Amino acid sequence: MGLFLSTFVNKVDRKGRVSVPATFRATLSAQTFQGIIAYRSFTAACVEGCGMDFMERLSDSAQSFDAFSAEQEDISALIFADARQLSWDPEGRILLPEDLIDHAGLSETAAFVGKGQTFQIWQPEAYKAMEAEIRSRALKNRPTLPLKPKTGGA
Amino acid sequence: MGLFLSTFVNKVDRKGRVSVPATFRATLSAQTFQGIIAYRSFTAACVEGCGMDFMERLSDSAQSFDAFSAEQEDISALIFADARQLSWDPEGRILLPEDLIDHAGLSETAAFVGKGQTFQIWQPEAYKAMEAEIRSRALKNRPTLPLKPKTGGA
DNA sequence: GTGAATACCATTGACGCCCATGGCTACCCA
DNA sequence: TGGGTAGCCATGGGCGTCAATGGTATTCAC
Repeated sequence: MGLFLSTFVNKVDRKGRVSVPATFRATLSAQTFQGIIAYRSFTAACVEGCGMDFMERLSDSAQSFDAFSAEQEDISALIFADARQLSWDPEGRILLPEDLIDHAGLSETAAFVGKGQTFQIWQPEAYKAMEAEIRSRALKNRPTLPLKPKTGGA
Repeated sequence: MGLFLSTFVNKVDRKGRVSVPATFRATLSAQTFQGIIAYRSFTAACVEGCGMDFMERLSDSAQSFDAFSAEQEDISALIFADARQLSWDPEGRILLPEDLIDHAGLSETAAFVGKGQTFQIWQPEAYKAMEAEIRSRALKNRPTLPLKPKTGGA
Protein backbone atom coordinates (compact mmCIF):
# COMPACT_ATOMS: atom_id res chain seq x y z
CA MET A 1 0.00 0.00 0.00
CA GLY A 2 1.37 3.38 -0.95
CA LEU A 3 1.33 6.31 1.39
CA PHE A 4 1.49 10.05 0.88
CA LEU A 5 4.56 11.16 2.78
CA SER A 6 6.58 14.34 3.18
CA THR A 7 5.87 17.88 2.06
CA PHE A 8 6.67 19.36 -1.34
CA VAL A 9 6.43 23.00 -2.32
CA ASN A 10 5.84 23.49 -6.04
CA LYS A 11 5.21 26.56 -8.15
CA VAL A 12 1.83 27.57 -9.47
CA ASP A 13 2.30 29.07 -12.92
CA ARG A 14 0.37 31.86 -14.55
CA LYS A 15 -2.21 29.44 -15.89
CA GLY A 16 -2.89 27.94 -12.47
CA ARG A 17 -0.99 24.74 -13.15
CA VAL A 18 1.06 22.97 -10.51
CA SER A 19 3.09 19.78 -10.60
CA VAL A 20 1.83 16.96 -8.42
CA PRO A 21 4.93 15.57 -6.67
CA ALA A 22 6.32 12.57 -8.51
CA THR A 23 6.14 10.36 -5.42
CA PHE A 24 2.43 11.20 -5.00
CA ARG A 25 1.83 10.32 -8.62
CA ALA A 26 3.65 7.06 -8.03
CA THR A 27 1.37 6.35 -5.08
CA LEU A 28 -1.66 6.88 -7.32
CA SER A 29 -0.27 5.15 -10.38
CA ALA A 30 -2.08 1.87 -9.70
CA GLN A 31 -5.46 3.55 -9.82
CA THR A 32 -7.81 3.68 -12.74
CA PHE A 33 -8.23 7.45 -12.70
CA GLN A 34 -4.94 9.16 -13.53
CA GLY A 35 -5.24 12.23 -11.40
CA ILE A 36 -6.31 13.34 -7.96
CA ILE A 37 -9.58 14.00 -6.17
CA ALA A 38 -9.66 17.42 -4.54
CA TYR A 39 -12.16 19.16 -2.28
CA ARG A 40 -12.16 22.09 0.09
CA SER A 41 -11.35 21.25 3.67
CA PHE A 42 -14.11 22.32 6.04
CA THR A 43 -11.80 22.52 9.02
CA ALA A 44 -8.87 24.47 7.63
CA ALA A 45 -7.86 26.82 4.85
CA CYS A 46 -6.53 24.11 2.62
CA VAL A 47 -7.49 21.66 -0.09
CA GLU A 48 -7.91 17.99 0.68
CA GLY A 49 -6.55 15.54 -1.84
CA CYS A 50 -6.72 11.79 -2.29
CA GLY A 51 -7.13 9.04 -4.83
CA MET A 52 -10.32 7.58 -6.19
CA ASP A 53 -9.99 4.46 -4.05
CA PHE A 54 -10.13 6.54 -0.91
CA MET A 55 -13.32 8.17 -2.15
CA GLU A 56 -14.82 4.76 -2.66
CA ARG A 57 -13.86 3.70 0.82
CA LEU A 58 -15.42 6.87 2.15
CA SER A 59 -18.58 6.03 0.27
CA ASP A 60 -18.62 2.50 1.66
CA SER A 61 -18.15 3.81 5.17
CA ALA A 62 -20.98 6.30 4.77
CA GLN A 63 -23.27 3.40 3.92
CA SER A 64 -22.73 1.54 7.15
CA PHE A 65 -24.35 3.39 10.04
CA ASP A 66 -22.37 1.99 12.86
CA ALA A 67 -19.14 3.19 11.31
CA PHE A 68 -20.36 6.68 10.60
CA SER A 69 -22.50 8.90 12.76
CA ALA A 70 -25.16 11.21 11.34
CA GLU A 71 -22.71 14.08 11.49
CA GLN A 72 -20.19 12.09 9.61
CA GLU A 73 -22.79 11.31 6.98
CA ASP A 74 -23.33 15.01 6.56
CA ILE A 75 -19.65 15.44 6.16
CA SER A 76 -19.29 12.78 3.54
CA ALA A 77 -22.19 14.32 1.66
CA LEU A 78 -20.34 17.62 1.69
CA ILE A 79 -17.24 15.96 0.46
CA PHE A 80 -18.86 14.21 -2.47
CA ALA A 81 -20.61 17.37 -3.56
CA ASP A 82 -17.45 19.40 -3.46
CA ALA A 83 -15.01 16.83 -4.77
CA ARG A 84 -13.68 17.14 -8.29
CA GLN A 85 -11.46 14.97 -10.39
CA LEU A 86 -8.33 16.76 -11.49
CA SER A 87 -6.47 14.71 -14.04
CA TRP A 88 -2.86 15.57 -14.68
CA ASP A 89 -1.28 16.41 -18.01
CA PRO A 90 1.60 14.40 -19.53
CA GLU A 91 4.04 16.33 -17.33
CA GLY A 92 2.16 15.48 -14.15
CA ARG A 93 0.57 18.88 -13.59
CA ILE A 94 -3.00 19.61 -12.56
CA LEU A 95 -4.99 22.76 -13.17
CA LEU A 96 -6.25 24.19 -9.91
CA PRO A 97 -9.83 25.54 -10.08
CA GLU A 98 -10.36 29.10 -8.98
CA ASP A 99 -12.41 28.34 -5.89
CA LEU A 100 -9.86 25.90 -4.54
CA ILE A 101 -7.15 28.52 -4.99
CA ASP A 102 -9.32 31.03 -3.14
CA HIS A 103 -10.17 28.66 -0.32
CA ALA A 104 -6.54 27.81 0.36
CA GLY A 105 -5.27 31.30 -0.34
CA LEU A 106 -2.78 30.04 -2.91
CA SER A 107 -0.75 32.37 -5.08
CA GLU A 108 2.79 31.71 -6.30
CA THR A 109 3.44 28.35 -4.69
CA ALA A 110 1.54 25.41 -3.23
CA ALA A 111 2.63 22.96 -0.55
CA PHE A 112 1.62 19.31 -0.99
CA VAL A 113 1.46 17.88 2.52
CA GLY A 114 1.39 14.10 2.96
CA LYS A 115 -1.11 12.76 5.53
CA GLY A 116 -0.66 9.04 4.98
CA GLN A 117 -3.76 7.85 3.17
CA THR A 118 -4.50 11.34 1.91
CA PHE A 119 -2.76 14.67 1.45
CA GLN A 120 -3.49 18.38 1.63
CA ILE A 121 -2.59 21.43 -0.42
CA TRP A 122 -1.66 24.55 1.54
CA GLN A 123 -0.39 28.02 1.05
CA PRO A 124 3.17 27.31 2.24
CA GLU A 125 3.37 30.07 4.86
CA ALA A 126 -0.03 29.14 6.27
CA TYR A 127 1.05 25.55 6.59
CA LYS A 128 4.29 26.51 8.26
CA ALA A 129 2.34 28.40 10.89
CA MET A 130 -0.06 25.51 11.42
CA GLU A 131 2.78 23.04 11.68
CA ALA A 132 4.63 25.15 14.22
CA GLU A 133 1.49 25.26 16.34
CA ILE A 134 0.97 21.51 16.24
CA ARG A 135 4.63 20.89 16.90
CA SER A 136 4.70 23.08 19.97
CA ARG A 137 1.57 21.38 21.24
CA ALA A 138 3.18 17.99 20.71
CA LEU A 139 6.25 19.14 22.56
CA LYS A 140 4.13 20.16 25.53
CA ASN A 141 1.78 17.22 25.71
CA ARG A 142 4.13 14.45 24.63
CA PRO A 143 1.24 12.40 23.37
CA THR A 144 1.79 8.77 22.57
CA LEU A 145 0.62 6.78 19.61
CA PRO A 146 -0.76 3.32 20.33
CA LEU A 147 0.67 1.04 17.69
CA LYS A 148 -1.44 -1.75 16.39
CA PRO A 149 0.28 -5.11 16.31
CA LYS A 150 1.64 -6.16 12.98
CA THR A 151 -1.15 -7.31 10.73
CA GLY A 152 -0.91 -10.57 8.88
CA GLY A 153 2.59 -11.04 7.60
CA ALA A 154 6.08 -11.27 9.06
CA MET B 1 12.09 -10.20 12.46
CA GLY B 2 15.11 -7.95 12.14
CA LEU B 3 15.95 -5.31 14.67
CA PHE B 4 18.02 -2.17 14.59
CA LEU B 5 20.82 -2.71 17.06
CA SER B 6 24.04 -1.01 18.07
CA THR B 7 25.38 2.41 17.16
CA PHE B 8 27.40 3.37 14.09
CA VAL B 9 29.12 6.65 13.37
CA ASN B 10 29.54 7.40 9.66
CA LYS B 11 30.81 10.36 7.72
CA VAL B 12 28.60 12.89 6.00
CA ASP B 13 30.26 13.91 2.75
CA ARG B 14 30.22 17.28 1.03
CA LYS B 15 27.03 16.42 -0.85
CA GLY B 16 25.22 15.50 2.36
CA ARG B 17 25.44 11.78 1.76
CA VAL B 18 25.94 9.23 4.50
CA SER B 19 26.19 5.45 4.45
CA VAL B 20 23.38 3.61 6.17
CA PRO B 21 25.05 0.88 8.29
CA ALA B 22 25.09 -2.40 6.43
CA THR B 23 23.29 -4.23 9.23
CA PHE B 24 20.45 -1.68 9.14
CA ARG B 25 20.18 -2.15 5.40
CA ALA B 26 20.02 -5.88 5.93
CA THR B 27 17.18 -5.35 8.40
CA LEU B 28 15.27 -3.40 5.76
CA SER B 29 16.19 -5.55 2.81
CA ALA B 30 12.89 -7.48 2.77
CA GLN B 31 10.82 -4.33 2.38
CA THR B 32 9.25 -3.02 -0.80
CA PHE B 33 10.84 0.41 -0.51
CA GLN B 34 14.62 0.17 -0.62
CA GLY B 35 15.57 2.97 1.67
CA ILE B 36 14.60 4.54 4.97
CA ILE B 37 11.81 6.80 6.18
CA ALA B 38 13.18 9.74 8.14
CA TYR B 39 11.45 12.51 10.08
CA ARG B 40 12.43 15.06 12.66
CA SER B 41 11.91 13.98 16.23
CA PHE B 42 9.58 16.39 17.99
CA THR B 43 11.03 15.66 21.39
CA ALA B 44 14.76 15.66 20.73
CA ALA B 45 17.40 17.12 18.43
CA CYS B 46 17.65 14.03 16.27
CA VAL B 47 16.16 12.36 13.23
CA GLU B 48 13.86 9.39 13.60
CA GLY B 49 14.30 6.56 11.12
CA CYS B 50 12.34 3.44 10.25
CA GLY B 51 11.20 1.30 7.37
CA MET B 52 8.12 1.70 5.21
CA ASP B 53 6.34 -1.16 6.97
CA PHE B 54 6.52 0.75 10.22
CA MET B 55 4.96 3.76 8.53
CA GLU B 56 2.16 1.59 7.20
CA ARG B 57 1.49 0.26 10.66
CA LEU B 58 1.33 3.82 11.86
CA SER B 59 -1.13 4.63 9.10
CA ASP B 60 -3.26 1.60 9.93
CA SER B 61 -3.35 2.68 13.54
CA ALA B 62 -4.42 6.13 12.49
CA GLN B 63 -7.29 4.70 10.47
CA SER B 64 -9.44 3.73 13.42
CA PHE B 65 -10.01 7.33 14.41
CA ASP B 66 -12.37 6.63 17.23
CA ALA B 67 -9.32 5.31 18.98
CA PHE B 68 -7.56 8.52 18.19
CA SER B 69 -7.60 11.65 20.23
CA ALA B 70 -7.01 15.02 18.66
CA GLU B 71 -3.51 14.98 20.03
CA GLN B 72 -2.76 11.69 18.44
CA GLU B 73 -4.05 12.94 15.14
CA ASP B 74 -1.65 15.81 15.51
CA ILE B 75 1.20 13.42 15.87
CA SER B 76 0.41 11.31 12.87
CA ALA B 77 -0.14 14.44 10.82
CA LEU B 78 3.25 15.75 11.89
CA ILE B 79 4.97 12.49 11.16
CA PHE B 80 3.45 11.84 7.75
CA ALA B 81 3.93 15.42 6.63
CA ASP B 82 7.51 15.46 7.80
CA ALA B 83 8.50 11.95 6.79
CA ARG B 84 10.75 11.63 3.79
CA GLN B 85 11.46 8.60 1.75
CA LEU B 86 15.21 8.45 1.44
CA SER B 87 16.17 5.67 -0.91
CA TRP B 88 19.76 4.61 -0.84
CA ASP B 89 22.10 4.53 -3.79
CA PRO B 90 23.81 1.33 -4.97
CA GLU B 91 26.48 1.92 -2.33
CA GLY B 92 23.95 2.10 0.48
CA ARG B 93 24.08 5.84 1.05
CA ILE B 94 21.21 8.26 1.57
CA LEU B 95 21.13 11.97 0.90
CA LEU B 96 20.22 13.88 4.04
CA PRO B 97 17.91 16.86 3.36
CA GLU B 98 19.08 20.20 4.63
CA ASP B 99 16.43 20.66 7.30
CA LEU B 100 17.06 17.25 8.80
CA ILE B 101 20.74 18.13 9.05
CA ASP B 102 19.80 21.39 10.74
CA HIS B 103 17.37 19.80 13.15
CA ALA B 104 19.89 17.25 14.36
CA GLY B 105 22.82 19.64 14.21
CA LEU B 106 24.80 17.31 11.98
CA SER B 107 28.03 18.32 10.33
CA GLU B 108 30.94 15.98 9.62
CA THR B 109 29.56 12.77 11.05
CA ALA B 110 26.26 11.13 11.95
CA ALA B 111 25.51 8.46 14.55
CA PHE B 112 22.98 5.77 13.66
CA VAL B 113 21.48 4.59 16.94
CA GLY B 114 19.48 1.37 16.98
CA LYS B 115 16.19 1.46 18.90
CA GLY B 116 14.81 -1.98 18.05
CA GLN B 117 11.91 -1.43 15.65
CA THR B 118 13.26 1.97 14.71
CA PHE B 119 16.46 3.93 14.91
CA GLN B 120 17.65 7.50 15.30
CA ILE B 121 20.30 9.69 13.73
CA TRP B 122 22.24 11.96 16.06
CA GLN B 123 25.11 14.36 16.06
CA PRO B 124 27.59 11.99 17.78
CA GLU B 125 28.58 14.32 20.63
CA ALA B 126 24.97 15.21 21.31
CA TYR B 127 24.09 11.56 21.49
CA LYS B 128 26.93 10.81 23.84
CA ALA B 129 25.64 13.48 26.20
CA MET B 130 22.08 12.22 25.93
CA GLU B 131 23.15 8.65 26.54
CA ALA B 132 25.09 9.60 29.65
CA GLU B 133 22.04 11.40 30.97
CA ILE B 134 19.74 8.45 30.31
CA ARG B 135 22.22 6.07 31.84
CA SER B 136 22.54 8.04 35.04
CA ARG B 137 18.78 8.33 35.25
CA ALA B 138 18.45 4.57 34.81
CA LEU B 139 20.97 4.02 37.58
CA LYS B 140 18.84 6.08 39.90
CA ASN B 141 15.38 4.90 38.95
CA ARG B 142 15.97 1.28 38.00
CA PRO B 143 13.20 1.22 35.44
CA THR B 144 11.62 -2.08 34.54
CA LEU B 145 10.39 -3.39 31.23
CA PRO B 146 7.35 -5.66 31.37
CA LEU B 147 7.96 -8.50 28.95
CA LYS B 148 5.15 -9.67 26.74
CA PRO B 149 4.68 -13.40 26.43
CA LYS B 150 5.95 -14.91 23.22
CA THR B 151 3.45 -14.39 20.41
CA GLY B 152 2.69 -17.41 18.27
CA GLY B 153 5.35 -17.42 15.59
CA ALA B 154 8.90 -16.17 15.28
C1' DG C 1 -14.69 33.70 -33.01
C1' DT C 2 -12.90 33.97 -28.61
C1' DG C 3 -11.42 32.02 -24.50
C1' DA C 4 -9.93 28.29 -21.91
C1' DA C 5 -8.01 23.87 -21.41
C1' DT C 6 -4.95 20.42 -23.04
C1' DA C 7 -1.04 18.68 -25.53
C1' DC C 8 3.65 19.40 -27.09
C1' DC C 9 8.43 21.09 -26.65
C1' DA C 10 12.62 23.08 -24.47
C1' DT C 11 15.50 24.22 -20.46
C1' DT C 12 17.83 23.45 -16.15
C1' DG C 13 19.08 21.89 -11.99
C1' DA C 14 18.87 18.42 -8.55
C1' DC C 15 19.28 13.76 -7.66
C1' DG C 16 20.43 8.93 -8.74
C1' DC C 17 23.84 5.91 -10.85
C1' DC C 18 28.38 4.64 -11.95
C1' DC C 19 33.31 3.97 -11.22
C1' DA C 20 37.40 4.32 -8.35
C1' DT C 21 39.72 4.17 -3.77
C1' DG C 22 41.06 3.01 0.90
C1' DG C 23 40.81 0.53 5.15
C1' DC C 24 39.52 -3.10 7.99
C1' DT C 25 38.60 -7.89 8.82
C1' DA C 26 38.32 -12.50 8.23
C1' DC C 27 39.94 -16.28 5.98
C1' DC C 28 43.37 -19.22 3.78
C1' DC C 29 47.61 -21.35 3.29
C1' DA C 30 52.25 -22.09 4.09
C1' DT D 1 51.34 -18.81 13.88
C1' DG D 2 52.19 -15.30 10.79
C1' DG D 3 51.95 -13.36 6.30
C1' DG D 4 49.34 -12.74 2.41
C1' DT D 5 45.01 -12.20 0.16
C1' DA D 6 40.37 -11.53 -0.87
C1' DG D 7 36.04 -9.43 0.15
C1' DC D 8 33.02 -6.27 2.18
C1' DC D 9 32.01 -1.73 3.65
C1' DA D 10 32.62 3.08 4.00
C1' DT D 11 34.04 7.08 1.16
C1' DG D 12 34.91 10.53 -2.80
C1' DG D 13 33.93 12.42 -7.15
C1' DG D 14 32.04 12.70 -12.15
C1' DC D 15 28.25 12.12 -15.19
C1' DG D 16 23.63 11.08 -17.01
C1' DT D 17 18.72 11.16 -16.35
C1' DC D 18 14.42 12.69 -14.83
C1' DA D 19 11.38 15.87 -12.53
C1' DA D 20 9.96 20.53 -12.22
C1' DT D 21 9.12 24.60 -14.77
C1' DG D 22 8.13 27.97 -18.47
C1' DG D 23 6.51 28.74 -22.87
C1' DT D 24 4.05 27.83 -27.44
C1' DA D 25 0.72 25.58 -30.36
C1' DT D 26 -3.57 23.26 -31.09
C1' DT D 27 -8.07 21.74 -30.06
C1' DC D 28 -12.47 22.02 -27.88
C1' DA D 29 -16.48 24.43 -26.11
C1' DC D 30 -19.46 28.13 -25.75
